[in-house]
Amino acid sequence: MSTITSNRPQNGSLVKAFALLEFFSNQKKQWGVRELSRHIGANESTTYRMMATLESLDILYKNPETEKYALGLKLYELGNRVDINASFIHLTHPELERVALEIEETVHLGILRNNKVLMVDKVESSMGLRLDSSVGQMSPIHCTGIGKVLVAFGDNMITSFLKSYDYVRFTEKTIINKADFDKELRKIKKQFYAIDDQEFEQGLICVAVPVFNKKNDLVASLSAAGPSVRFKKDSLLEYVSILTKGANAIQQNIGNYKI
Amino acid sequence: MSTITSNRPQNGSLVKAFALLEFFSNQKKQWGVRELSRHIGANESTTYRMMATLESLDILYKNPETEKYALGLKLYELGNRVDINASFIHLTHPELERVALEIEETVHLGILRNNKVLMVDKVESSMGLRLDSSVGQMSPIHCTGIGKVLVAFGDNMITSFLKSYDYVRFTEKTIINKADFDKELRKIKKQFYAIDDQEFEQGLICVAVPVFNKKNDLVASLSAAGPSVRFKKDSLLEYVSILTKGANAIQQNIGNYKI
DNA sequence: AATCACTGTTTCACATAGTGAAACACTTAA
DNA sequence: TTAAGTGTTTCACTATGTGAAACAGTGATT
Repeated sequence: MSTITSNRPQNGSLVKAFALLEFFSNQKKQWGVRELSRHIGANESTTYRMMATLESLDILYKNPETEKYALGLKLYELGNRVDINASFIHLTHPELERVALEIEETVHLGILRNNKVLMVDKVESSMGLRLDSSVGQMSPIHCTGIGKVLVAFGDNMITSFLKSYDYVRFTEKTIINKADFDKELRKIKKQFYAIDDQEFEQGLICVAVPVFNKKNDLVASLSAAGPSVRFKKDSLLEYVSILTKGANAIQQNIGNYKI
Repeated sequence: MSTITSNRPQNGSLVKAFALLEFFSNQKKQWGVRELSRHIGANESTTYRMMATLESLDILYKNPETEKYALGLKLYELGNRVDINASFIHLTHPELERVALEIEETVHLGILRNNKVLMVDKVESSMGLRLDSSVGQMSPIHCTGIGKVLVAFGDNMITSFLKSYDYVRFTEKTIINKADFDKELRKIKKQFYAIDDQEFEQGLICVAVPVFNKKNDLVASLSAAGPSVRFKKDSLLEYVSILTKGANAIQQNIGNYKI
């Protein structure tokens, strides 16, 4: 019933197959052939043939006991080989440029990966005194603006991942225990931005806001960072509003992607 | 040229499309339509239509500058929603059962996830004095048999992930610096198994061996763990040979999966 | 035992949907 | 200008996927 507004050639079977896979991805339960064909409003024998094919490719997994289907390992394998930066950055980069132009500080986009913050994109400040951080770098969670935002607005599970020995002291200001960190997270959730005031590196301040997709899943965090000599209390809130504007623009560009 | 030996109904376009995606996943470079169609020996206009469809679904990503294709974000999204345990464990579990029966200790299967060891399956020892660990639990890398095996036989990159503050001391025997750990890894690579002799928990010994897939990618580590009072020097080597036999059997079952 | 309400699977006549050689419209380099 | 490379579109053809219906099981309920 849904119409794709596009003049490009379309391979119908492929569209159907991926619609089926996406249906599976939005469901935690395992489905049988008939049951599923009714739910997605497709012919049962077509659905059966599609699923049989996908199963033989290990894209779908057929539970040997229940004979019901779930997403298969091959899909996991393929998904793991996607170079996220290749496809994600071009959706976000222009907005980073815009924000950097307005704030005149180095702007970062970071995500959570391997229990660390992974910087996926940045735009350097044009000013002389620059922060040298590079894309692909892993940073700790508990003492960076991006890290704190990602934990504050992410799944609750993530907090429990942080063990006591993860709270490494980097500077005098680093938060080094769960109680203080939880308090900080509550504050961040209220004010909708996080500040790292020299908690990771002396003389380095950073403001970060959450970036959501259109489904309101947290996907990344956008931050501006610079030397403490330039960051003043009153400009901070201005930065937050610019970053938030940028995060909203990114939200429009990335659609429903969940990184 | 490859023939699928199966009597189940097959949807040809689907098979072709996933062959194309798999081709992409084995290549780091980005491909153009014609270039690619030649490489996979398919008709160019068919390939074009397929890629156009996959791109509109965001399964493929078209680099706006070069107009070449790579795997897209939607595939990443789908891959992330696969419940690995559902499809992986049933391939490995029977072998764990077999090994546990022979060794009479708790047997674990673990993978690397979020810079920690994630236990994906276990079979409990039938003996009275048991080790209570559960599937889904995250354990540190540097002081567990499974962790050490996974790092020793995995990508070199992984070693560099471990920062100085990751070497947390758990017992007197825990290895707490990179130099000693690197030495340990070299030893493990030579002997093809790792021992954790009370490095994580006092009184707990564990032997682990690598599990490879048919392509010889490291996919997991198989271990037997028990109280130090039961683990003796001469039985250790016997355990190693039983575990290795088990790992080989798993290798046959899991085919080319790369977890 | 017999009916019912479900499954997954197979069949087969039919026409739709995917195919591929060739032409087209570009860009870049010689 | 020519040549060699792109990506894209066209269109006649038939192979390919379709779907209603039948088949073959299973497990409850009567």
